[in-house]
Amino acid sequence: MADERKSLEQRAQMTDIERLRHSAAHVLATAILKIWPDAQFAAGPPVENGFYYDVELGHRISPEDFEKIEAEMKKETKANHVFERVVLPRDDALSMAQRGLLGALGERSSPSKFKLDIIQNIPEGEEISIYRNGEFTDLCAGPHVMRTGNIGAFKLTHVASAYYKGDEKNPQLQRIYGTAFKNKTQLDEYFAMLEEAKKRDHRKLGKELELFTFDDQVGPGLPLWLPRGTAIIEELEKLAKETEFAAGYVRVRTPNLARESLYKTSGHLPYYADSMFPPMVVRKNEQFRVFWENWEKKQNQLHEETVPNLFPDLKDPDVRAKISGMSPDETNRWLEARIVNMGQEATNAFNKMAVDNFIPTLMMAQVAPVEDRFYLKAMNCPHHHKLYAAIPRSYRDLPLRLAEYGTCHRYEQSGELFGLMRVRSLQMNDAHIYCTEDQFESEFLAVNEMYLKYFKLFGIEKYVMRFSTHDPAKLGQKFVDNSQLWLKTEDMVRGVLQRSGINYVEVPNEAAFYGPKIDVQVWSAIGREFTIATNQVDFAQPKSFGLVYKDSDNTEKTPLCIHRAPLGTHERFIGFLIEHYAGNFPLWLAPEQVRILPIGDEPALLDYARAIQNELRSYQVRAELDASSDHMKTKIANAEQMKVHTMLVIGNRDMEANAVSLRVHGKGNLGAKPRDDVIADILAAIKERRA
RNA sequence: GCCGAAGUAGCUCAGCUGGUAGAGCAGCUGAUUCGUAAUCAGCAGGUCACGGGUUCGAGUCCCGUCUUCGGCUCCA
Repeated sequence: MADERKSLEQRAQMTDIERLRHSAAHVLATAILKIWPDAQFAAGPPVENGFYYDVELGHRISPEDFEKIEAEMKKETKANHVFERVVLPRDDALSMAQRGLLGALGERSSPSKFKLDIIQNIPEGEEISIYRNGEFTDLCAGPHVMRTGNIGAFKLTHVASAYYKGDEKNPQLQRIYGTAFKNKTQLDEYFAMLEEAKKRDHRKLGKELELFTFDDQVGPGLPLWLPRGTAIIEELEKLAKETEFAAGYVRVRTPNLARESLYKTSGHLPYYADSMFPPMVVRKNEQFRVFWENWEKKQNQLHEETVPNLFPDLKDPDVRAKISGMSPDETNRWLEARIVNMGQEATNAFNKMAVDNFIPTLMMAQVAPVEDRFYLKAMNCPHHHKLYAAIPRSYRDLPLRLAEYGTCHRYEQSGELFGLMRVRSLQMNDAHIYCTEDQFESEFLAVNEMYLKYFKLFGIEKYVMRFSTHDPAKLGQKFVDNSQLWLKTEDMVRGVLQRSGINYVEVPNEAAFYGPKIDVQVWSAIGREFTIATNQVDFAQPKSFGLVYKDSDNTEKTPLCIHRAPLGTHERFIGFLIEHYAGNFPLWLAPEQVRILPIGDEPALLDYARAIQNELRSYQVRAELDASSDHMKTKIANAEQMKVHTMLVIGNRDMEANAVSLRVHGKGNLGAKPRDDVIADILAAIKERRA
C-alpha cells in the first residue's frame, strides 16, 4: 500500500468536482460524528462518481439512516463553515491523534487509531496538515473547496463494507458512499443518467428481449441461452469463422474434460486450481478395487512392522503426526533424507523392503491407478497443445493457427458473479497460434489488426489496451518460475507494441501464469470496466508439453504460442453488445430480423404475407409472421417492444401493388416500397453487416 | 469467499403495527377486421425462494440455506 500512496503533488491535481466531493466526505464525517460521536474514520477520498468515507462504528448504518445523516450534513453546509488548513509538526499531529482529535469533533477518550496509523505511514519530510470545518477536524492533505456551502447538492447512495487498506487481515469498516455536485440541477441530471443506464442494463434487457435466463436448479453463473440469444451467438460465430478462415486459421474441436495429469503438465493445477471446478473422481472396477485395498492393507501392515524398526524415531507420535500431514512428494523426500543417513545394514534392509513391497505397489499404481480424476477445462490451451503434438510438425507448417469456440468452466467466487459479464460457463473465441520467434511480430500484429477490425464493425470507440506483466516477487506462486523468459518475452511484446504505435498502458502483476498478456478493456453502460478481449504470449506451456518442430537446420525447436480471443467470450461479449446497442441490434445481429404484419387475416393477404416470409427464410433471414387477430397498432407495439429490426406492414393496397410498407425499429414508418427492392436491401444489409 | 440489502403470478409491482394473497401486462376463450406504439369482455394463474421456529393465527416476527443485487482497486 505505502508504495502506492499518492504524492502531495498528485493530490494537488484534483479536479474541481473531486475537490468538492472530497469536501463532501468531510461533511459526511461531520454529520456521522454528530449522531455517533465515537465513530472512527479511516479514509474518505473522491471516487469516479462521488465519494465515500470508511468508518468503524458499533451501529450498523443502513440506508434508513441516510435521511438523518443527510439532515446533519445539510446543517453543516447551511452553516457555510470555512475549510481551514493548518500545517503542523509530525509530533503535534501524532499527539492530536492520540487524544482522539482527528476525524473528530473534539477530544475523545480513545485515540483516532486509523489516523494514527496513517500519520505513521507518511514519509519523513512530507508536510503534514489538518483541515477544520466548524467543529470537525481531520488529518488531510486537501485540497478542499473554500466553504462547506460550496457543496451545492449531495446525496448518500449506498453503504458497503471494505477492509482497512483493502487488506482482509485488517478490520472491516463500513463504507458510506455518496455523490455531490455544484448544484441540484447537476445532481438531478446524474440520477436521471443512472436511470437511463439502468434501462440498458444487459440483465434487464436480456430478460425483456428473451435472450437468456438463469435457473436456480441449473446453478449460479450458468446462463441458458434462449433462441433469441442463440441467434446472436450464431451470428458472432459466423463472423469469427469467416474472419479467421480469411486469416489462415484452421478450426478444431475438443472435449470439455481432461485427466488431471493434463493440467499438471499445463501448469493449471499449480497456478490456476482455485479457478477450476473440483475434480470428478472416476473409480476403477470393483474387482480391481478389492485387489487394491488388500494391497493397501498389506502395505500398511508393513509400515507398522518394518518402517519403525528402520526409523526408530517413528515411534514418537509427534514425528508420525508430522509425516502423516505430508504430501506423497514430501514423504519421499523425507525418506530419501533418512536413507542417506542410514547405516549399511539398515540400508540393505530398507532396499529389500522397497523391492519386495513398495516397488510392486508403485508399479501397480502406475499401471492402473485406483482412481482417475477429470477436470472441466477452464481454458482450451492444453487440449490445443495436444492437437499440435498429435502430428509431427515442421517449420514449414508454422505458423499453425488452431481456432475453436471452446466451452470452458471456471469456478468464479460466488460474490464475483455478475449477469453475463462474469459467469462460470463460457464459450471463448479462442485460438492458439504456434509460431517461430521470427514469426512472432507479424502474427502478433495480425491479431491486433483483427481486434481493430472487429471494434470498427461494432462501433466500439472507447477502449484501452492493457499490457500486463509479471511481478518478480510472485514467481513460482502466481507466475511460472522462469525470470529470464518473463523478461525476454515482455521485452519482445513491449517492442512490438511500441513499434506499431498502439496506445497501451502497462500494468504489473496481472499477467497470465504462463506469460504476459494484452487485454482490451471496455466500459459497460453501468460504468463497469470489463476485459472484453485478450491476447497472451505463452513461453511456458509449449515447453512443458514438449512441443517441437523440426527446423530447416534439422534441429528440434520449441514454438512460441500466442493465445488470443478478440471477441472474448460469448457471454461477456453479448452482455457488452446488449448494453452497447441498448438492445437495438443492427439487422445482421438482430435476433428477429424481420416481422411481417398483415392488416387483417383475409386468406389472400395471409398467403401473400407467407410468401414473403418464405422467401426471406429461404435466404436464411430470421423472419416471423404475426398472424394474430390483434389490431395493427397492437402488432406494431408488440414488434417494437421486442425491438424487431424491420417490420413489413402489408394490407390490401400493398398486396395489389406487389409492395410492402416498411417500418424500421427506431426509424418509424418509411412508407410503401416494391417488395423485391426491400428484400434485396435486407439481404445486402445482412451480408455487409451494415451498422 | 467476506460485509450489507433483497426475493410475492411468466413480467412489473401493491400488500400498514401478524388476522381469508391483490393489480396491470403477458396467457387462454370469445367477440372485434383494423393502415403504423397497446379494441373489449370473460376465464385461468400462487407451497408468498426453500427449510425450521415463535404464535390461537406468519407474506409480515426470529434462525438457517439458496439465489440475486451493491461493495470489497484507488485512499489523510
